[in-house]
Amino acid sequence: MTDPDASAPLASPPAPAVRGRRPRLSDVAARAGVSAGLVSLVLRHQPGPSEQTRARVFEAARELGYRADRTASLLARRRSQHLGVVMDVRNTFHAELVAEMDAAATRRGYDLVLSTLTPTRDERTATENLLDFRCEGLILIGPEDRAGWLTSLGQELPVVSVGRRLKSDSVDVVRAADDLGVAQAVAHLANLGHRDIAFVDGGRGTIASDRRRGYRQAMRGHGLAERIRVIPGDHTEEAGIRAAPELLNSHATAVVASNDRSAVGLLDRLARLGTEVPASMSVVGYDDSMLARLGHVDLTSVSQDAPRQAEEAVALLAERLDHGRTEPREVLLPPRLVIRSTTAPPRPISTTS
Amino acid sequence: MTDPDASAPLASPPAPAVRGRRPRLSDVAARAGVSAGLVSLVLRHQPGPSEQTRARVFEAARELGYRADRTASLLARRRSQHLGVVMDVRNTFHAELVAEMDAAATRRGYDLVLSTLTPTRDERTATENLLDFRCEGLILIGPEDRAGWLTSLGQELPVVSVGRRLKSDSVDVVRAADDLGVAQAVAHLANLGHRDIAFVDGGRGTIASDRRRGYRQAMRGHGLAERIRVIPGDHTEEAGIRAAPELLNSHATAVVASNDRSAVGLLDRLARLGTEVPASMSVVGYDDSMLARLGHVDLTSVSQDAPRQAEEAVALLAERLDHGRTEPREVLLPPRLVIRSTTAPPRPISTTS
DNA sequence: GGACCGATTTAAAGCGCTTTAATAGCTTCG
DNA sequence: CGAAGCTATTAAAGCGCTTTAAATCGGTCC
Repeated sequence: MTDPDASAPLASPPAPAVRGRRPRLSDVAARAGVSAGLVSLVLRHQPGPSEQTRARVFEAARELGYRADRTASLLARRRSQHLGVVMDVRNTFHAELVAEMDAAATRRGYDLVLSTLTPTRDERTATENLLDFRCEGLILIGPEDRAGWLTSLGQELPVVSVGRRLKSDSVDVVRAADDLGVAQAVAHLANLGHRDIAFVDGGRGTIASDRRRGYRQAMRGHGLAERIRVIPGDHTEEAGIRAAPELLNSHATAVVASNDRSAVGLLDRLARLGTEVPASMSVVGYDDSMLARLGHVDLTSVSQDAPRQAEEAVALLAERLDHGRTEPREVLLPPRLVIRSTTAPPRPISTTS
Repeated sequence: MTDPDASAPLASPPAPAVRGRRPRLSDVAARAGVSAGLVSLVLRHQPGPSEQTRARVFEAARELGYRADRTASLLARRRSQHLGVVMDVRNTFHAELVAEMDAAATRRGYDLVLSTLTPTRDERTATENLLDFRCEGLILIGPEDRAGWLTSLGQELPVVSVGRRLKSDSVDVVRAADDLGVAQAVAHLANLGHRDIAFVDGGRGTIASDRRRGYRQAMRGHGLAERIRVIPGDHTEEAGIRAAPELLNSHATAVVASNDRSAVGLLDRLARLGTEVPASMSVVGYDDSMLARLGHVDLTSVSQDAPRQAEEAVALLAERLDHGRTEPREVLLPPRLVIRSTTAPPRPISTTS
């Protein structure tokens, strides 16, 4: 009497509706003997429906193996609760950020939609793809945006740039204070007793120049202005390999590399040249990448604190979307030095071996 | 006369409709002076509309900065043209696969929707997320699926497992023939003149045992059955580091490691122990990962051919979706040995140095 | 006994796009 | 000259869900 509907097969309890198409909201409604609107309310845990109705609806939904069609929900709902992320899936640091962002988004009731850069899909295409999905806000990891279109995009919806400085009055930014990070590395080495601390440069580029500047300032801060020594390089292993001989020719007892890859190249060449690390040379990298963490590398490095950057990026979007903030913000995070086994006090005899 | 609609502001040509909500199909239709259906046809390059109409519609769309709402399209269209991919965004091999899949999918007119595994989102949750997006087919990279629910999922829509064997009569599989890969490595070493070729094991697990088996078979195939030597280990750097001493104690002049990480640990320890590679010991890894390709590692390794795997995975889905295949298929790809600088003929004097 | 209320429930109007059946013009043909 | 046959275009019916206004139903109150 309560369920005169005989159309549903008497399948075993948890059996999904195998026959025909996937069940719709109206199927659940029919089965529970209520209207579609009510089912919608119940399944989204909205207030209103009576306790008895809730039970009936849940039961019916379970029996049918009902699963809401997100596409339809999105279309009908005002908000999509989607945040888009543009990333390079092949970049391990991006990957780490995304994993954390996902958690942060979920915590706030948002869902992440990923769009990755590929040889055939540039930043702009990837971004537009996300817009097609009705994302309410966008996070771009290390965006290049030479053309400045990000700014105009920022006027249409909340946009956050992660990891890269950006002059724009509409885009929020989250990044690590690279100069501070290098300063920490220098301070660590200075505290160990090093005075001749060299730097393997990262070439031109926003990030590299921030780090170089950080090195210079830190050295001056420690009264080591005259011992500043910047060895040319870039952000590849090759750079570190090339830098090794020049490094050994200098008086340096310690070195900070502009990134981990360069530091690893350096370590490798030093080993081949018979220089012991950290006994004869302390080495600090930058990025705290997987590379640095590899057991046999175990490189002291500066961490960019991906979890925190991810959290802040999502928080910035949430602020705009949920609390109506409109003026742009920039979040500068302090990097953190992770001390591993490539740094130690200099040899007692300060003359190079 | 052709355009009596004055509602559109006389904005500069490429100016997007900043005022108010984003333009809809009907806005374009009104502006072009045609019906919405026609606009839909034109923008999707469907046959029917006249040349003149096409021009008018494109013009109007451009002026308004129109961008189709994908959500609505999906709902209205029968097919979503979406393929879902479950991956671990932190795994570099997965990343590589995804990048290639994206290209392959695009080529066939499909779009990829990514769902990543995170600490708070397991394989099952990630998969269901994709279903919500109306994906027509699913690709799971290295799925664990202990519970066997993949099989039942495979009965509802096309599913492909990449990289992992799977006994199921509904799920397609793409993977590399690991035993063959190891065989190639052994053959390469044997051709160089090595006879005592050891193997650093990868522990238990489907993949590791395939490789171990491949090693044993290959050695027998080369008449080296008595020289088979499997050194215990797993798929981490640590394993390689631990294996080094035992390796040196054996008569081995060459070694194949079950994966690159283990090979890299091995290389590192060998270097510290003063063993020259490849002069005194040839080393082959497996996976041809970024690690192997790093300039200073330059490890001879077996490539799993990510591009090909990606291509095949997408092709399998396309076969089912576009050509109605229903019986399951398994694609076994031949791995490819990538020779780099860690392998060479053994020392002329065959007695261990 | 009729107006009035609060708690539930329902019918119906979209969300923005696709698709199908039907219409309107024009040519061509018997 | 009317029937046929085209082609270009349109009106309208969804896609599956959300949401709003209206309807229902017991009770209450005076």
